[in-house]
Amino acid sequence: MPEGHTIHRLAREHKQLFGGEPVAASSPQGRFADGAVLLDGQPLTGTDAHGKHLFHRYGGDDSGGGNWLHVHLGLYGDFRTGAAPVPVPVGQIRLRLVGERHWAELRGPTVCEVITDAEKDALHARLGPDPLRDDADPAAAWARISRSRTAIGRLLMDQEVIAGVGNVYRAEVLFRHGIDPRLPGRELDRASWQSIWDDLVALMREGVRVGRIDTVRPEHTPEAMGRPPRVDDHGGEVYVYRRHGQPCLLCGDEVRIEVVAARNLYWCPTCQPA
DNA sequence: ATCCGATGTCAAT
DNA sequence: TTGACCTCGGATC
Repeated sequence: MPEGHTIHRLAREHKQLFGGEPVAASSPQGRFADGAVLLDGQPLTGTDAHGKHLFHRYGGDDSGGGNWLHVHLGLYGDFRTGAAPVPVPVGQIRLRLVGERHWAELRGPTVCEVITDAEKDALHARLGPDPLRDDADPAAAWARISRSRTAIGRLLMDQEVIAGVGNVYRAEVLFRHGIDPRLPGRELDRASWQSIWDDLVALMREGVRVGRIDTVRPEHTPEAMGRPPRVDDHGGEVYVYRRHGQPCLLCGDEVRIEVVAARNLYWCPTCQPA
């Protein structure tokens, strides 16, 4: 279940499992049959990630060329990998990759397509800075945020402003900095923005490392506070995400929920005052 | 067996 | 702002 850390983790894993090898590509489901033909038998020569977009390069070399596989998992997409032998296909498998020792299966992506270098460049140009990329320029995000009347809780979800942040990181980073999600971007001060960005870099790197989203500071963990550990689908410890109606871990006030741009937003009105 | 929700995005209104 | 889309798994009947 994908925010940016998941995608970067996949890019790293896929390079490790298939890099340099010829890969058999197929579409058991059939919806990516034409694309799979273009990739089938080509060596995986590189992987990349920007925000929630994943790329594999087949053929070509460091100077370019070849084809790029572009995948966006969307809300339900799922990439699974395993060691040989390849399992019998179950369910709707858009793309199956089989290397010498490993396989990967892609289900339910919003995007699965083959694109050129130029099309990939255009995609990068459209996306905002990604806290997980070395080439990220947080000033580009600040330029947008500092001029916008839009609420910061919305801006953080806008992939053209900042790439890779999803609903969990949005809610959690705002909580960690005590910022009301409804605060207009232009009313956020520069120091707060810098600390949010630095925090996202650290949180998301940790997310790539451990494969889940943990945002609770050591002094606030269930162990440290004598509470039972929290179990949730995303597998990590969080302050407010999906904790609406429950007491805030820090102040005890009730965590709020509100639908913003068709997504559930969670925050503590006391820790994140207007 | 059926319903519902989910860490996302886009087109249409 | 709303609905559509993609698919799976957990909750509910």
